Amino acid sequence: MAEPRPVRRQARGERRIAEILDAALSLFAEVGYEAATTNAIAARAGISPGSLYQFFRNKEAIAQALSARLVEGTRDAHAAAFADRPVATLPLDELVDLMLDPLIEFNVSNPGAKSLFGNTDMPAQLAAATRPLHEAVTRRVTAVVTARAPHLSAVEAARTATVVVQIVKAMMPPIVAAETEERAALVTELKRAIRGYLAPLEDATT
Amino acid sequence: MAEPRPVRRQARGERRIAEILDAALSLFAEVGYEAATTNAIAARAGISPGSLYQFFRNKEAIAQALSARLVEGTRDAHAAAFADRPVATLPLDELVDLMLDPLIEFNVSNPGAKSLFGNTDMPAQLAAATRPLHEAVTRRVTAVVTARAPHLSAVEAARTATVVVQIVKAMMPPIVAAETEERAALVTELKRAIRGYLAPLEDATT
DNA sequence: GCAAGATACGAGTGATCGCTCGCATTAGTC
DNA sequence: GACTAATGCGAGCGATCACTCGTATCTTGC
Repeated sequence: MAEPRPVRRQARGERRIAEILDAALSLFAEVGYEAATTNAIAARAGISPGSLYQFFRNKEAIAQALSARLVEGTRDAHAAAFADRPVATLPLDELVDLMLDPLIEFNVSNPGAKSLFGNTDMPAQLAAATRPLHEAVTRRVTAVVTARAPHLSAVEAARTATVVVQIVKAMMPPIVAAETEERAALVTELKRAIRGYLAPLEDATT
Repeated sequence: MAEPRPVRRQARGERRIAEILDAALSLFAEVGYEAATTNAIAARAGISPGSLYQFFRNKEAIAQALSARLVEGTRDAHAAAFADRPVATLPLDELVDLMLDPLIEFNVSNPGAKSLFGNTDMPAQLAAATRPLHEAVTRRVTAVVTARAPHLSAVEAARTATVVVQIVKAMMPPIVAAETEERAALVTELKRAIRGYLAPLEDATT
């Protein structure tokens, strides 16, 4: 179980790694994880199979690194949205904008992301890699719900957050796939749906 | 391209086919389409690999037959719900119950169904097999939306239906996975979300 | 009861794919 | 410029898997 001796990456190597991940992401998005052969990934990255394995122990490591890259992007986009905002007192529609806009933007500019998350054709261990992200997002939403609807029990707040997250996740593929005009309309509808779901909870401060 | 000569199935054969489909569904649900080997499917069905190919031309044919079986079930469940009901005038909450309850029941009693639909690890041709179902459901929902909110344009009604279908689809996995008590709570939340989304459209009969 | 065909078997075949290995080339360090 | 390590190559190995084939056993129709 000896660690496989660290490697001092050169700038060239870092570039290669990025190229491999780009190639892998686009291939995964096109044909899925299983059908994407490592030789095809290497070919798309413009290198030989041997070179690919210079940088990744195996196929799963590629997916893991890719997953990490996307998780990081999503987390950053989401975290930035919440930084130093009075989430408890903001008008609901502004809050919804704040939560969704960065997420939507990230997914639109990374069209392959959705094809990695939520697909069951990858090793279980890998699917697990995205769970921390999912949990972190849900936790954050739970906190917001709790702050705005304090009369909810912890279980109820968590459930509410789950519903919100699921709805957002579900609308992402059509939003990403749509042309800009229809996309805007779908985003509007998504926000309306979220507001329609959350508004009654906040009014119920009897 | 000669048709591969029809076979006069015996009762035994029909039983075997059903057993194979059961085995395939559970395996697909556990490990995904690609990872489910045909030998493993045969083993789980209690037959030899050779026998499996007595009934199915190839692996994809198994998935296709399975898909057909599930599509039929879903369609029936959905169609039955709408039979001879005044969908245009029914109170919204009753309508939502009418639309969702049969679908939820079917998915709960066929836990593998969701793992087949909406997974991209199967041949494109196969994923296409579930599209007619998806379209049929969306069309039906569009019709209901149009009937209840006539002020919407065709495009708007279709968009609304898309959102409703996506939300329902998204909530199905958590609902299926949950224990009975939490499941009931999630169903309640789902219905609340749908009502919250649809209600404003109906009020807007200015 | 007998032929025809449906069902059953399971070792084996050909193709695919993840990954390796031996070796060549390039970049970094002194 | 010389030494070391990183990067690069691509033919091919070993394992896996969808599927076949020769053969044996049941079921059905007459």
